[in-house]
Amino acid sequence: MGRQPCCDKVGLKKGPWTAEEDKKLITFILTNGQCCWRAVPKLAGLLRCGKSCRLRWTNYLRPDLKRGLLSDDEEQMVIELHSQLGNRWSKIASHLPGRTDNEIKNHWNTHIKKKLRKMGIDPLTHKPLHEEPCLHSSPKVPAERVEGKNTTSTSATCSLSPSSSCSSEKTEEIQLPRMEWPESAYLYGLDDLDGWDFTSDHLLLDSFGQCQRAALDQESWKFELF
DNA sequence: AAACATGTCAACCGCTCCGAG
DNA sequence: CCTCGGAGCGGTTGACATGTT
Repeated sequence: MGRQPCCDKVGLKKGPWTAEEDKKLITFILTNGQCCWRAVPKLAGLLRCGKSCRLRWTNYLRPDLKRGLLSDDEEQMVIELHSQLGNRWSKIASHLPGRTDNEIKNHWNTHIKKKLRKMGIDPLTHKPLHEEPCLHSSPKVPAERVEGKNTTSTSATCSLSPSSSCSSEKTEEIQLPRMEWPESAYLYGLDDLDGWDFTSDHLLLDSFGQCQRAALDQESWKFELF
């Protein structure tokens, strides 16, 4: 029967978002919260499809996003998580507050892959690229080791740190810091927006312990709205 | 300075997942 | 159960930026 497209594309705008569109979307979401994405463009007065709006919001406009390159720690965590989860970018992103799946995916493809290859590590398997006997070999990540099934497993991880380029230590379970997504108001429907104080640091810093000032400065126009 | 190559990343496409009926 | 439709995810594209010749 064929699925209907997420939206009828007739008359819908594509391509880069303008500042005006961003403003409309931010204003709408901050006023009404994230409801049915399909309805958002219409209600917000945007000639975009709902998917596009959701993507723009989650990947770029959300106030809690960090911008800029991933830190070494974040990169390390991405590698470890990738060795466990594979290309499950959204799962990986959920361990890195302020980072989006898209951002991590891009960073993986453009930076980390190269680094690992340079180090002779296959970014897909996290095993050495060549067959030379290597202390750093890691057991292949079983396909079924996806979320909920990765509780106990042996796993070796490769590190980008200079001292330990590749660790083959058997680990009972990779111990990652419990870093859940912050319980930001927007995740719960922005019902209480009036109470938000976007101009102060407390929201961002309290939630994540991460400094968001750079982002605020970079895109100050965005936050003038708040 | 111009032309070309390479890198980066925002955004799109199409698929799967999942909840409602 | 099954079907339908919306949301979300991952792969890919393409425009722009930056580096190299």
